[in-house]
Amino acid sequence: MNSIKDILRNSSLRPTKQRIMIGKLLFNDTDKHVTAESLYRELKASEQKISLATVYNTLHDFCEKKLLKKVNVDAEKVYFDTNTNPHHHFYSDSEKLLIDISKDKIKIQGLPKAPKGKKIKDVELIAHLIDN
Amino acid sequence: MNSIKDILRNSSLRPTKQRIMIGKLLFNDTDKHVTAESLYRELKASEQKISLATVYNTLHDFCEKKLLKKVNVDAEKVYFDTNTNPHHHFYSDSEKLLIDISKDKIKIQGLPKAPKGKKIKDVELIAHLIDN
DNA sequence: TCTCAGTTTAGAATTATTCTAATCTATTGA
DNA sequence: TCAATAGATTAGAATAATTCTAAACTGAGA
Repeated sequence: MNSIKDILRNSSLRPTKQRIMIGKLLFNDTDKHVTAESLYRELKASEQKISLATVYNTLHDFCEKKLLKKVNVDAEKVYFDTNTNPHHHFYSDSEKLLIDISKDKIKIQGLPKAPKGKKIKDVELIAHLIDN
Repeated sequence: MNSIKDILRNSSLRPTKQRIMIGKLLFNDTDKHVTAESLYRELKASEQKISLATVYNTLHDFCEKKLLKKVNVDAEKVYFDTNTNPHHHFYSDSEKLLIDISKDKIKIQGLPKAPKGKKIKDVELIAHLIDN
């Protein structure tokens, strides 16, 4: 009845020690935004032994299996979002903080047709915030 | 009558050799999208001596002075866009290519109010393309 | 249970970016 | 005009982010 193991198996990822550690941190909570570095710190804080490279590998594996969604806000950092539904984001640069905006709230009109031979896979909208 | 020098001086940037080299590549053409690396290669190809660090510094200086616009499409690369008008982008992942979409074409409705104490500085929309 | 062909991990390597000491330059005042 | 100086600029060195790859592990089949 370990649901993290089930999640992994359903995505044909072997339920290894490392993936379970990471899965617990990500999927027992809802709508979390992490970076490889932040997750690595969280793991180290709870005395779990894992390498940063494995954290990167695992996050990318999870993305490939659609368990996570990659968000590029800022060059310095890639975020991984446990909310994989299509949605958009606010981003506070000063706090380095992402906030989800549910997609059905937002209507985008007038998007041109994709160039010949291409189609639109996905529209990503980021509203950058400043303090006022 | 060197307009690059004028551009620089108008932005209170000293018209140094390095900035003029870069300015020529960027502003004599229209609507160019470059990365630090691509620009550095272009400079080296034309036998110009400059360091990659200077290219980075200069691109960031130009951004601060609103001569360029930073676009974060992909974690691996930051693009700099000579079109500084508010606008959006198509991005072809396979070709690593940015295409401008003029802002007045697009209407975004339903954007929630910014959280307390913040306001929206800027909305960035990237439509990711795939081959079909 | 044992083998072996993937799969996974994590140290090492690489790549992207930033830092900072040395250099350069514009301005001021003699 | 020229020297001094404060601040701006450059680029080598350092750091940070990410990927690569060889070794370790694991699970399916015999």
